[in-house]
Amino acid sequence: MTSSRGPRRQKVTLQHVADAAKVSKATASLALNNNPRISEPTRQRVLEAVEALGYVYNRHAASLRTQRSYTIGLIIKDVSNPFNAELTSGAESQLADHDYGLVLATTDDDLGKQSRMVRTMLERDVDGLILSPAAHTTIESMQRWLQFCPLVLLIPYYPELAADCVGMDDEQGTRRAVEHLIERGHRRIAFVGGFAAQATRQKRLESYRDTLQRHHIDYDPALCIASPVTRRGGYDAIHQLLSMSTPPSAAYCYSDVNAFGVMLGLRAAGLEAGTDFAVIGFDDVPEASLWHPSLTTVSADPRGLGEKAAQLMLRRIEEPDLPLKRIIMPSRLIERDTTAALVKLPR
Amino acid sequence: MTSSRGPRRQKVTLQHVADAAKVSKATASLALNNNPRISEPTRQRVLEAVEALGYVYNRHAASLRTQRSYTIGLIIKDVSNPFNAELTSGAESQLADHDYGLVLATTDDDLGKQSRMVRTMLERDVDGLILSPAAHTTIESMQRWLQFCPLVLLIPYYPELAADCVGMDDEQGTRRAVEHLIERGHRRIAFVGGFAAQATRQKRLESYRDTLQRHHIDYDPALCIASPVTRRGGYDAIHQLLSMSTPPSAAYCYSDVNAFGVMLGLRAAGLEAGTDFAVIGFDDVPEASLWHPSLTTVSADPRGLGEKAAQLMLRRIEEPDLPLKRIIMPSRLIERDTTAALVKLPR
DNA sequence: GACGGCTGTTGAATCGATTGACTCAGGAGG
DNA sequence: CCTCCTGAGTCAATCGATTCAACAGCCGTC
Repeated sequence: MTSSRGPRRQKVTLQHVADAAKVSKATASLALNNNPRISEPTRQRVLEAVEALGYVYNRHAASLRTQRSYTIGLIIKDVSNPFNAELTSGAESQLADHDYGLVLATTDDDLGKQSRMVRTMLERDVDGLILSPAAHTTIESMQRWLQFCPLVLLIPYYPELAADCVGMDDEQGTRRAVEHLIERGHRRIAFVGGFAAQATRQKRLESYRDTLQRHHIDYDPALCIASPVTRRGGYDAIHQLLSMSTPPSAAYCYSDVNAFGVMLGLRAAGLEAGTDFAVIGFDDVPEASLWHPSLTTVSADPRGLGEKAAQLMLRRIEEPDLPLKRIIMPSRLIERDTTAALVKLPR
Repeated sequence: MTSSRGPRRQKVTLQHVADAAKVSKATASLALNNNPRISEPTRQRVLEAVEALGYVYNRHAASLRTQRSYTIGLIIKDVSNPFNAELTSGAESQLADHDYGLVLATTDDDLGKQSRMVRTMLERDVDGLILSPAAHTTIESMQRWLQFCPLVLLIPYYPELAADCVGMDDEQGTRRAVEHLIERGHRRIAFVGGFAAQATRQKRLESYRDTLQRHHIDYDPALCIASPVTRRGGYDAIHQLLSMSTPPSAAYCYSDVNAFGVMLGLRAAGLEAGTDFAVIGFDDVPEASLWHPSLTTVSADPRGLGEKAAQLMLRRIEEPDLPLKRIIMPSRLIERDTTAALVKLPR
């Protein structure tokens, strides 16, 4: 046994099937597509021939002719992030249910890689592209892609672009989170994680400011720390915050992983989340409920998001001229232990 | 703005490029493929035409002719499991680096869905298939698939099959884990999680028995609990184990998620992992280091596994007649808090 | 000036399925 | 008897790129 190559059988084509069934290639094709012009006995003969010869349909050949590949491209920043893994899973299962294939590509949030990946998708003639745009992606480039195939965006903040989209309700989720902290007595509330270029973060930051304002609390830019969306980012941020002359008593984090970093940083500083300092995350990844103490967070249903995105895409392909749809998925606050205590008033 | 469909531009083909560059279609094709027979000035004219017209290469058309799709299929059970997400990420980045596309499909560990997914992959004429076979997958079916394209298996336990494969060193990882427990004084060591049909589990169970034997400890089947690979599975298993007349003092778990379940179950029973009972997992998912207490586990480098699988596939495509390669990735024990204490001798 | 050897380019067949136009046999209607 | 229709199939063009064989110049040689 020296090679993994089996006895590579030479390809069986529709012509062979047709010959075996003693019909023309055209008839064989029509029979396989359940065209009513083909009589039942003939169709059966064709199906038997398919079975007997082990015929495998060639979708490339068909795509060439029909201009439909039954393939959707999904471009995200990174699959290994659990949020995106769930999203991918949701999209994949939805597409598979409708006999569509999924081509996956990741960008590492890099514009250059993103445009290369979009290109290979277009070369593969995908019927649609579900995209979580990298930071700094321009409207113009997306406009260009839109000329080639429909686009579903995983961010709801491009009103200028004529594309369907689906995303979280960042505004409402943030408001709930911040109000929850305010109700518990907090006045100095930090905003931790993410980078300014991220549209989602901008939305949340805006909502954070609005909510503070509505409750007559001054916005302090020094409490807003940008950082990578990693545990390390949260860890470093809380370190910086705790060394301020008047440090915050609570942190609202851009993502659960940032929140985990904050919790680790608190512990390193001899503080415990929930009793000494309040922490709220965003996403509700599975670990959020399992940490000790468990993390209060805004739930984001990533799987549902992936499913919705796929559904939007299928709908668009089916009916290209339907009006645009921008779906905002509701978010809700999951109250757990990291916001259990009321604030200790310093007096 | 009523539709997401842009002004769908009509397709630019190689013929248009050729016309614009005032050469034949053949020349244009050769120029784009950097064929040395085409002179530099001509190549430049072609490239300019490509740029000017916004030409997009059509890989389907090319595949039809060349019988190479530059696409690899990846079939796993479930992307949302962090182990598989990491694996997928590794494979994807490796393939992207070599200009291959990745088609992803999941089986939910269901044989029927698996064969449907393999079929759509073959219809898409993938150049190779990376497969993590569902439970009960027969050698015969894989043999059949092997006639259509090369296969790389994500399980190293099919010596009968002429396919490359890559997997963890379950044998060594298990031995290290069990010996670690024995060194800490444990004599009754449970084996928790997974189902008998899983080849990987069989391997680990076998190694577990061998290791016990080598240390003159009797194997007790009552200590081996099969369960789903979920937290719930671990939770139920530990409950069952603790109710035995002579319960174990340690558990070696099939997977980290099972281990987390065990830890939750211990807590529910008023015990704490690490001090009252030792726990070891397998995989070293990110959460393992973050739980409290942190989980001792066997590290499995899923991303490396995905990368290796992709590399094996690319190698095979490049050189179909190379000898088979079966790679066993080394595993190592990550000692953390859940095995911190020495066993309390009951006397 | 006929011939051979290069270089660079092109014509045309090809990959495998789809599909609009067409054929053909048999029957209904006038 | 002729026309028209219908149902069941078939012909042949087509999708967009690849590639082999052929070919047109052009130069140098004998």
